[in-house]
Amino acid sequence: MTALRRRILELLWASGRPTGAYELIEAVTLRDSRPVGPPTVYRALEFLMAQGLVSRIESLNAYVPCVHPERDHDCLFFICSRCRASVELEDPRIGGLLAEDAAVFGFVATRRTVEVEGTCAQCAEVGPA
Amino acid sequence: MTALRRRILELLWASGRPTGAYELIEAVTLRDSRPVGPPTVYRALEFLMAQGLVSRIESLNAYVPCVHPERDHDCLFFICSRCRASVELEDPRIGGLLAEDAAVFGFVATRRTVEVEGTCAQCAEVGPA
DNA sequence: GGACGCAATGTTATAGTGTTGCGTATACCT
DNA sequence: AGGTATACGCAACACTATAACATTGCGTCC
Repeated sequence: MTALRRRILELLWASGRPTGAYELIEAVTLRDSRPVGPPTVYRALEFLMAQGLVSRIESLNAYVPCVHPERDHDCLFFICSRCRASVELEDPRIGGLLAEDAAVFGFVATRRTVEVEGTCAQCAEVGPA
Repeated sequence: MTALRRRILELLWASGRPTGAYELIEAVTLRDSRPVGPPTVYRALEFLMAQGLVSRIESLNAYVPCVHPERDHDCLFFICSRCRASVELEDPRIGGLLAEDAAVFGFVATRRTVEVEGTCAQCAEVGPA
Protein backbone atom coordinates (compact mmCIF):
# COMPACT_ATOMS: atom_id res chain seq x y z
CA MET A 1 0.00 0.00 0.00
CA THR A 2 1.70 3.15 -1.19
CA ALA A 3 0.88 6.79 -0.56
CA LEU A 4 -0.83 7.20 -3.92
CA ARG A 5 -2.98 4.11 -3.49
CA ARG A 6 -3.95 5.12 0.02
CA ARG A 7 -4.85 8.59 -1.19
CA ILE A 8 -7.13 7.22 -3.88
CA LEU A 9 -8.80 4.88 -1.42
CA GLU A 10 -9.32 7.80 0.97
CA LEU A 11 -10.81 9.90 -1.79
CA LEU A 12 -13.22 7.10 -2.62
CA TRP A 13 -14.29 6.81 1.00
CA ALA A 14 -14.66 10.57 1.29
CA SER A 15 -16.70 10.79 -1.89
CA GLY A 16 -19.52 8.68 -0.51
CA ARG A 17 -20.70 7.59 -3.94
CA PRO A 18 -19.43 5.79 -7.02
CA THR A 19 -16.67 7.95 -8.44
CA GLY A 20 -15.33 8.05 -11.97
CA ALA A 21 -11.66 7.57 -12.70
CA TYR A 22 -11.29 11.03 -14.18
CA GLU A 23 -12.90 12.56 -11.16
CA LEU A 24 -10.26 10.81 -9.09
CA ILE A 25 -7.53 12.02 -11.40
CA GLU A 26 -8.71 15.56 -10.89
CA ALA A 27 -9.00 15.13 -7.13
CA VAL A 28 -5.53 13.63 -6.76
CA THR A 29 -4.08 16.31 -8.98
CA LEU A 30 -5.66 18.99 -6.81
CA ARG A 31 -4.60 17.41 -3.56
CA ASP A 32 -1.02 16.83 -4.67
CA SER A 33 -0.77 20.09 -6.63
CA ARG A 34 0.76 18.35 -9.58
CA PRO A 35 -0.64 16.63 -12.62
CA VAL A 36 -1.44 12.94 -12.29
CA GLY A 37 -2.07 11.00 -15.48
CA PRO A 38 -4.79 8.50 -16.20
CA PRO A 39 -2.51 5.44 -16.16
CA THR A 40 -1.34 6.24 -12.66
CA VAL A 41 -4.86 6.30 -11.29
CA TYR A 42 -6.03 3.32 -13.32
CA ARG A 43 -3.10 1.28 -12.07
CA ALA A 44 -3.85 2.21 -8.49
CA LEU A 45 -7.49 1.24 -9.01
CA GLU A 46 -6.44 -2.05 -10.52
CA PHE A 47 -4.31 -2.76 -7.47
CA LEU A 48 -7.06 -1.79 -5.04
CA MET A 49 -9.55 -3.98 -6.88
CA ALA A 50 -7.14 -6.92 -6.82
CA GLN A 51 -6.91 -6.49 -3.04
CA GLY A 52 -10.68 -6.42 -2.74
CA LEU A 53 -10.56 -2.89 -1.37
CA VAL A 54 -12.41 -1.35 -4.28
CA SER A 55 -15.09 -2.51 -6.66
CA ARG A 56 -16.02 -1.25 -10.04
CA ILE A 57 -19.64 -0.47 -10.86
CA GLU A 58 -19.91 -1.57 -14.45
CA SER A 59 -23.16 0.18 -15.20
CA LEU A 60 -21.70 3.52 -14.12
CA ASN A 61 -18.05 3.21 -15.13
CA ALA A 62 -17.28 4.19 -11.59
CA TYR A 63 -15.50 2.90 -8.52
CA VAL A 64 -16.49 2.40 -4.89
CA PRO A 65 -14.62 1.34 -1.77
CA CYS A 66 -15.56 -2.11 -0.64
CA VAL A 67 -17.17 -2.47 2.77
CA HIS A 68 -15.75 -5.84 3.67
CA PRO A 69 -12.26 -6.18 2.28
CA GLU A 70 -11.59 -9.26 4.37
CA ARG A 71 -14.37 -11.42 2.90
CA ASP A 72 -14.23 -12.89 -0.55
CA HIS A 73 -16.52 -10.31 -1.99
CA ASP A 74 -19.43 -11.59 -3.88
CA CYS A 75 -21.43 -8.46 -3.55
CA LEU A 76 -24.47 -6.78 -4.94
CA PHE A 77 -24.81 -3.08 -5.54
CA PHE A 78 -27.94 -1.06 -5.21
CA ILE A 79 -27.55 2.26 -6.96
CA CYS A 80 -29.93 5.16 -6.49
CA SER A 81 -30.50 6.93 -9.76
CA ARG A 82 -31.65 10.01 -7.89
CA CYS A 83 -28.85 10.74 -5.43
CA ARG A 84 -26.22 8.55 -7.08
CA ALA A 85 -25.40 6.79 -3.83
CA SER A 86 -24.70 3.09 -3.85
CA VAL A 87 -25.15 0.46 -1.21
CA GLU A 88 -23.18 -2.74 -1.14
CA LEU A 89 -24.77 -5.91 0.12
CA GLU A 90 -23.82 -9.50 0.48
CA ASP A 91 -26.32 -12.26 -0.22
CA PRO A 92 -24.80 -15.72 -0.61
CA ARG A 93 -28.13 -16.99 -1.93
CA ILE A 94 -27.64 -15.03 -5.15
CA GLY A 95 -24.29 -16.61 -5.78
CA GLY A 96 -25.84 -19.99 -5.06
CA LEU A 97 -28.61 -19.55 -7.58
CA LEU A 98 -26.23 -18.24 -10.20
CA ALA A 99 -23.93 -21.19 -9.66
CA GLU A 100 -26.93 -23.50 -9.94
CA ASP A 101 -28.08 -21.89 -13.18
CA ALA A 102 -24.56 -22.00 -14.54
CA ALA A 103 -24.15 -25.69 -13.68
CA VAL A 104 -27.17 -26.59 -15.79
CA PHE A 105 -25.22 -25.92 -18.96
CA GLY A 106 -21.73 -26.58 -17.68
CA PHE A 107 -20.69 -23.00 -17.23
CA VAL A 108 -17.95 -22.31 -14.70
CA ALA A 109 -18.28 -18.87 -13.14
CA THR A 110 -15.32 -16.76 -12.16
CA ARG A 111 -16.75 -13.30 -11.62
CA ARG A 112 -20.17 -11.89 -10.92
CA THR A 113 -21.60 -8.47 -11.61
CA VAL A 114 -24.91 -7.77 -9.91
CA GLU A 115 -26.13 -4.21 -9.99
CA VAL A 116 -29.60 -2.97 -9.22
CA GLU A 117 -30.68 0.49 -10.22
CA GLY A 118 -33.58 2.20 -8.51
CA THR A 119 -34.52 4.68 -5.83
CA CYS A 120 -33.24 4.59 -2.27
CA ALA A 121 -35.49 5.07 0.74
CA GLN A 122 -34.32 8.61 1.43
CA CYS A 123 -34.96 9.78 -2.10
CA ALA A 124 -38.31 8.02 -2.34
CA GLU A 125 -39.35 9.80 0.84
CA VAL A 126 -38.72 13.21 -0.63
CA GLY A 127 -41.39 12.51 -3.21
CA PRO A 128 -41.57 11.80 -6.93
CA ALA A 129 -39.00 13.40 -9.14
CA MET B 1 -39.15 -0.74 -36.95
CA THR B 2 -37.21 0.92 -39.72
CA ALA B 3 -34.76 -0.53 -42.22
CA LEU B 4 -31.76 0.68 -40.25
CA ARG B 5 -33.00 -0.72 -36.97
CA ARG B 6 -33.82 -4.05 -38.55
CA ARG B 7 -30.38 -4.18 -40.12
CA ILE B 8 -28.68 -3.61 -36.80
CA LEU B 9 -30.80 -6.25 -35.14
CA GLU B 10 -29.93 -8.69 -37.94
CA LEU B 11 -26.26 -7.92 -37.57
CA LEU B 12 -26.49 -8.64 -33.86
CA TRP B 13 -28.18 -11.95 -34.51
CA ALA B 14 -25.65 -12.83 -37.18
CA SER B 15 -22.73 -11.95 -34.95
CA GLY B 16 -23.52 -14.63 -32.39
CA ARG B 17 -21.76 -12.81 -29.59
CA PRO B 18 -21.85 -9.51 -27.73
CA THR B 19 -20.96 -6.84 -30.25
CA GLY B 20 -19.57 -3.38 -29.65
CA ALA B 21 -21.27 -0.29 -30.99
CA TYR B 22 -18.33 0.65 -33.16
CA GLU B 23 -18.17 -2.81 -34.59
CA LEU B 24 -21.79 -2.34 -35.58
CA ILE B 25 -21.04 1.05 -37.05
CA GLU B 26 -18.38 -0.53 -39.22
CA ALA B 27 -20.63 -3.41 -40.21
CA VAL B 28 -23.54 -1.18 -41.18
CA THR B 29 -21.22 1.13 -43.08
CA LEU B 30 -19.86 -1.81 -45.03
CA ARG B 31 -23.23 -3.31 -45.73
CA ASP B 32 -24.77 -0.03 -46.86
CA SER B 33 -21.62 1.18 -48.63
CA ARG B 34 -21.91 4.56 -47.04
CA PRO B 35 -20.70 6.06 -43.79
CA VAL B 36 -22.96 5.67 -40.79
CA GLY B 37 -22.12 7.77 -37.76
CA PRO B 38 -22.09 6.77 -34.11
CA PRO B 39 -25.27 8.64 -33.17
CA THR B 40 -27.25 6.76 -35.77
CA VAL B 41 -26.25 3.40 -34.38
CA TYR B 42 -26.55 4.44 -30.76
CA ARG B 43 -30.05 5.74 -31.39
CA ALA B 44 -31.04 2.52 -33.08
CA LEU B 45 -29.63 0.54 -30.16
CA GLU B 46 -31.53 2.73 -27.72
CA PHE B 47 -34.73 2.04 -29.60
CA LEU B 48 -34.08 -1.69 -29.76
CA MET B 49 -33.31 -1.80 -26.06
CA ALA B 50 -36.48 0.11 -25.23
CA GLN B 51 -38.41 -2.53 -27.19
CA GLY B 52 -36.69 -5.30 -25.28
CA LEU B 53 -35.16 -6.61 -28.48
CA VAL B 54 -31.60 -5.94 -27.44
CA SER B 55 -29.74 -5.87 -24.15
CA ARG B 56 -26.55 -4.18 -23.23
CA ILE B 57 -23.82 -6.12 -21.48
CA GLU B 58 -22.41 -3.55 -19.10
CA SER B 59 -19.24 -5.42 -18.30
CA LEU B 60 -18.33 -5.61 -21.98
CA ASN B 61 -19.72 -2.37 -23.39
CA ALA B 62 -21.45 -4.56 -25.91
CA TYR B 63 -24.88 -5.43 -27.17
CA VAL B 64 -26.76 -8.67 -27.70
CA PRO B 65 -30.12 -9.53 -29.20
CA CYS B 66 -32.62 -10.61 -26.58
CA VAL B 67 -33.97 -14.12 -26.80
CA HIS B 68 -37.47 -13.44 -25.50
CA PRO B 69 -38.60 -10.03 -26.63
CA GLU B 70 -42.17 -10.73 -25.56
CA ARG B 71 -41.46 -11.30 -21.87
CA ASP B 72 -40.57 -8.53 -19.49
CA HIS B 73 -36.93 -9.36 -19.54
CA ASP B 74 -35.29 -9.82 -16.24
CA CYS B 75 -32.40 -11.74 -17.58
CA LEU B 76 -29.01 -12.97 -16.59
CA PHE B 77 -26.04 -13.20 -18.85
CA PHE B 78 -23.33 -15.80 -18.75
CA ILE B 79 -20.32 -14.65 -20.69
CA CYS B 80 -17.47 -16.94 -21.67
CA SER B 81 -14.18 -15.14 -21.36
CA ARG B 82 -12.60 -17.67 -23.69
CA CYS B 83 -14.85 -17.64 -26.74
CA ARG B 84 -16.66 -14.40 -26.00
CA ALA B 85 -20.06 -16.00 -26.44
CA SER B 86 -22.86 -15.08 -24.11
CA VAL B 87 -25.90 -17.00 -22.98
CA GLU B 88 -29.03 -15.35 -21.75
CA LEU B 89 -31.10 -16.97 -19.07
CA GLU B 90 -34.18 -16.17 -17.11
CA ASP B 91 -34.44 -17.01 -13.44
CA PRO B 92 -37.29 -15.32 -11.61
CA ARG B 93 -35.79 -16.42 -8.30
CA ILE B 94 -32.91 -13.99 -8.73
CA GLY B 95 -35.26 -11.08 -9.20
CA GLY B 96 -37.17 -12.25 -6.15
CA LEU B 97 -34.11 -12.34 -3.94
CA LEU B 98 -32.93 -8.97 -5.17
CA ALA B 99 -36.34 -7.46 -4.51
CA GLU B 100 -36.29 -9.00 -1.06
CA ASP B 101 -32.83 -7.61 -0.29
CA ALA B 102 -33.87 -4.23 -1.63
CA ALA B 103 -37.02 -4.14 0.47
CA VAL B 104 -35.00 -4.55 3.66
CA PHE B 105 -33.73 -1.00 3.32
CA GLY B 106 -36.56 0.53 1.37
CA PHE B 107 -34.91 0.46 -2.02
CA VAL B 108 -37.19 0.37 -5.05
CA ALA B 109 -35.58 -1.40 -7.98
CA THR B 110 -36.15 -0.37 -11.58
CA ARG B 111 -33.43 -2.13 -13.50
CA ARG B 112 -31.20 -5.11 -12.91
CA THR B 113 -27.81 -5.98 -14.30
CA VAL B 114 -26.69 -9.52 -13.64
CA GLU B 115 -23.66 -10.71 -15.53
CA VAL B 116 -21.55 -13.76 -14.82
CA GLU B 117 -18.16 -14.17 -16.37
CA GLY B 118 -16.55 -17.56 -16.71
CA THR B 119 -15.91 -20.44 -19.04
CA CYS B 120 -18.57 -22.17 -21.08
CA ALA B 121 -18.85 -25.94 -21.38
CA GLN B 122 -17.44 -26.08 -24.91
CA CYS B 123 -14.36 -24.05 -24.00
CA ALA B 124 -13.79 -25.96 -20.77
CA GLU B 125 -13.87 -29.19 -22.76
CA VAL B 126 -11.05 -28.08 -25.00
CA GLY B 127 -8.78 -27.90 -22.01
CA PRO B 128 -7.10 -25.25 -19.89
CA ALA B 129 -6.05 -22.06 -21.60
C1' DG C 1 30.19 1.63 -3.30
C1' DG C 2 28.75 0.59 -8.03
C1' DA C 3 25.73 -2.41 -10.79
C1' DC C 4 21.76 -4.66 -11.21
C1' DG C 5 16.80 -5.96 -10.48
C1' DC C 6 12.33 -4.82 -9.49
C1' DA C 7 8.07 -2.44 -8.43
C1' DA C 8 5.71 1.79 -8.77
C1' DT C 9 5.04 5.90 -10.89
C1' DG C 10 5.51 9.56 -14.62
C1' DT C 11 4.73 11.06 -19.52
C1' DT C 12 2.87 11.23 -23.98
C1' DA C 13 0.00 9.71 -27.09
C1' DT C 14 -3.79 7.19 -28.65
C1' DA C 15 -7.62 3.86 -28.65
C1' DG C 16 -12.29 2.96 -27.52
C1' DT C 17 -16.97 4.33 -26.11
C1' DG C 18 -20.73 7.50 -26.02
C1' DT C 19 -23.19 12.24 -26.44
C1' DT C 20 -24.66 16.94 -27.96
C1' DG C 21 -26.47 19.99 -31.14
C1' DC C 22 -28.37 21.03 -35.12
C1' DG C 23 -29.96 20.49 -39.68
C1' DT C 24 -32.52 17.63 -43.07
C1' DA C 25 -35.46 14.13 -44.78
C1' DT C 26 -39.34 11.12 -44.48
C1' DA C 27 -43.84 9.70 -43.22
C1' DC C 28 -48.09 10.39 -41.53
C1' DC C 29 -52.26 13.08 -40.39
C1' DT C 30 -55.73 16.66 -41.48
C1' DA D 1 -50.65 20.97 -49.86
C1' DG D 2 -49.40 22.27 -45.20
C1' DG D 3 -48.14 20.95 -40.51
C1' DT D 4 -46.17 17.97 -37.31
C1' DA D 5 -43.61 14.23 -35.35
C1' DT D 6 -40.11 10.95 -35.86
C1' DA D 7 -35.97 9.25 -37.71
C1' DC D 8 -31.69 10.03 -39.80
C1' DG D 9 -27.11 12.53 -41.27
C1' DC D 10 -23.20 14.95 -39.85
C1' DA D 11 -19.57 17.31 -37.27
C1' DA D 12 -17.66 18.01 -33.31
C1' DC D 13 -16.79 16.82 -28.83
C1' DA D 14 -16.73 14.44 -24.07
C1' DC D 15 -15.69 10.69 -21.41
C1' DT D 16 -13.32 6.26 -20.36
C1' DA D 17 -9.36 3.40 -20.73
C1' DT D 18 -4.88 1.58 -22.42
C1' DA D 19 -0.29 1.31 -24.95
C1' DA D 20 4.34 2.30 -25.07
C1' DC D 21 8.16 4.03 -23.18
C1' DA D 22 10.94 6.63 -19.65
C1' DT D 23 12.06 7.53 -14.87
C1' DT D 24 12.46 7.10 -9.90
C1' DG D 25 13.43 4.88 -5.58
C1' DC D 26 14.90 1.20 -3.04
C1' DG D 27 16.98 -3.15 -1.82
C1' DT D 28 20.52 -6.65 -2.80
C1' DC D 29 24.69 -8.70 -4.31
C1' DC D 30 29.31 -8.80 -5.58
